[in-house]
Amino acid sequence: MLNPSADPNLEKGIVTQLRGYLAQSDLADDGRLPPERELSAALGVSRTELRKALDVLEAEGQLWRHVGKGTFMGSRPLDTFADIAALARRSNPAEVMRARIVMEPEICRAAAFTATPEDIGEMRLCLARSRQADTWRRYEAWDTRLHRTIAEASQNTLLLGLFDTLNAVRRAVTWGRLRTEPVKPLSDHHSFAEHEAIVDAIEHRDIAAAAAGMRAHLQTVERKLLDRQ
Amino acid sequence: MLNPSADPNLEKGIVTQLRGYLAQSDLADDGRLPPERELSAALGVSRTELRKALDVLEAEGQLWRHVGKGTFMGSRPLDTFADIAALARRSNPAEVMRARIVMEPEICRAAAFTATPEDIGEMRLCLARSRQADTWRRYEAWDTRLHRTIAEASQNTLLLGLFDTLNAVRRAVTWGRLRTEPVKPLSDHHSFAEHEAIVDAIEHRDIAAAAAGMRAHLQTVERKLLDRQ
DNA sequence: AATATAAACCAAAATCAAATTGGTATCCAA
DNA sequence: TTGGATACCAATTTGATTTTGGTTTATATT
Repeated sequence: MLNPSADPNLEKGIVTQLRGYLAQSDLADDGRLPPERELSAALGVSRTELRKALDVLEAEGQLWRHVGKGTFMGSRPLDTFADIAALARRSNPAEVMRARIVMEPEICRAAAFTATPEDIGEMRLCLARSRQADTWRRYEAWDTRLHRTIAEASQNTLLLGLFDTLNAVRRAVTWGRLRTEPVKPLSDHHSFAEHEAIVDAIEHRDIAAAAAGMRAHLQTVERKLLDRQ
Repeated sequence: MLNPSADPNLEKGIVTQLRGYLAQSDLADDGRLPPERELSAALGVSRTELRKALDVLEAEGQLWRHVGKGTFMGSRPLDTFADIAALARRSNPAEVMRARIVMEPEICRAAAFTATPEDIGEMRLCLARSRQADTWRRYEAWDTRLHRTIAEASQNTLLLGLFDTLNAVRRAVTWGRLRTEPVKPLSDHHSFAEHEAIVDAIEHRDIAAAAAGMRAHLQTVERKLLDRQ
């Protein structure tokens, strides 16, 4: 065995060797490279030395590692969770309403395409229950469920996820507002007719009317919100 | 055994029996009740009959069920899909494009209202840089930044948060796709003209054109995506 | 004929043990 | 002192197994 200590740049040599390997080997789609134990054997170096070289490349930001997962080329993916509390802290009811008016009519438009008879049946159930509700709390529960059923009916899990996020923020932002409302349920609440028009439009596959109905409904809600303050 | 058929309301009787059981038995914190097989044995009825009773209570919205999970009292929880990784796992590129087409044109419409001259300046910078990009990777970075600048210009932190969530899912879902594309940057890429039309519309406060431009742009992207596969 | 029951099967989801993997400590040799 | 081999750790993935609501089928029962 040649004397390795004769080369003061041995470590740098391994880094270079590793760079070469990474350049020519075609990695998996996710940019994952072989586990350290395999890679060290393949490169003919000890795992300790390989790790030193990996440390260099990681410091350069060319790869990232995680226990149990592996070592990957590229930059570490974003912290994967939208912090609802943080969002709610920076937002406010006006933004929530604007966001709803942006998203929900379009989601409703999609739902008019894709809703199944079962979806529509559940919407009708929500309509009926919300009419029977004897407290604001129950009414709001059925109202929320109706809107979510429409989002579900879009059959787009991503849109549904975004809708849920928006909803979670809405609840966090609105929490503790306007508890002083009259405890009375309602009889001719504007939402009843509006909700029904929306579900009717979805049932008749009237795409434009579904979107327009939801937009009109949310704009009414927004106006009422502003009026009462 | 007494003659059960003497009671024409047997089914209703089981519902009542079930209500009684649920009222007195203290369920777990999560409101979960025993599996159907156990519960039917405990109540001394067949699983079929128990399920009929459960159907009634579910239709009333008093409980919800899910295969593999169980049956729970109360209303179905919103699966707060804030987890981007989970979202990406259930979604796919088609959904991502549909979600973008739902959200971004409306965000763009809002931005045309609220964008500041600084915002527009940054958009123009992104346009120029994306034209200069000499790799796909760099181009995509500037493209992404342009779209995000538009979202920022909406001056709605909640919409921006939702946009970021959508974007994170997009990257997670799209990761590792089409690495095999020609390494060439681009010369007359369709996006250049489309991007410029959008920024022009925003600058001229042409709300409708801004939304329409973004929608047309994303529809082109979607079509190209489908073409190449 | 109509209905209830039991059993079997299915797919979604949870559960649990085993294997992987990056990170770290220890011991030994040069 | 340095590097290499080994063992061990905790986070994570993987895969088989179990559990669960949903569905079908065959068999009584009335």
